[in-house]
Amino acid sequence: MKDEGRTELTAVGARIRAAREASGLNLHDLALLSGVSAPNLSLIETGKRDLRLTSLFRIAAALRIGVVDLLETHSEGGPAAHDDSGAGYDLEDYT
Amino acid sequence: MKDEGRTELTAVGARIRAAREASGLNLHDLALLSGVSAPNLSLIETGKRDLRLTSLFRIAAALRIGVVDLLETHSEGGPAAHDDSGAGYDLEDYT
DNA sequence: GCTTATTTTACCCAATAAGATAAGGAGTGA
DNA sequence: TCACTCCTTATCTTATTGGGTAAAATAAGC
Repeated sequence: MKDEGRTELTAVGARIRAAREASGLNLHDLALLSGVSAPNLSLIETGKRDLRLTSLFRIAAALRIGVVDLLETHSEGGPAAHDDSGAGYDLEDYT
Repeated sequence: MKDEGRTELTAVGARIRAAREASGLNLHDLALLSGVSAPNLSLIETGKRDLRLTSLFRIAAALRIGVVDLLETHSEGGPAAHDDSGAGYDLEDYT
């Protein structure tokens, strides 16, 4: 596993852990519910391992939450500020 | 790849394709921008291949959209109806 | 300190995602 | 038809996820 995307994985893992503990489940329980092994879950929650998208779906389903809740910080505060307004691409540098 | 999660992958792939075409990019362009190879992107967009979470992040970044936009249908219409109100678990069946 | 539960880590191994490359459609336009 | 573009698919190779198990930390309780 390369180092790119490590921060995102750490953030996602932290949210998985938070959701798991909020449900009162230990790694063994979540492993049974999700089909993802406990050692693997440990690595995922600590951001040390990448995971397949279907694994994330299974984990989210086991936690009875949406995948979205594991990927984004619920912006309880400010607005999303998600407006690119047709940024467009400059592929000149690539071709 | 097993068949479980196939529908989710197909849905995600369709959203990737929609976002890519909306940006006027072809597979070659997105491959350059995301670092994910064009054949792989083709398989992903058609829902034939699972993908790593970091790959999804790279694709979303290349498309300049949030991962969330690739995972959920933007509920333009009705309310989210996302209230479990503390469902709780019955692990009796598992232990 | 000791015991127990939980988590982390290490090892091996199977399954598979992912890159490179090439070949085969499918569509468009001259 | 030919040329061009784009997408799909196949094959091969490599890298990594992921399961199983077991052993070592870590935490919590007594």
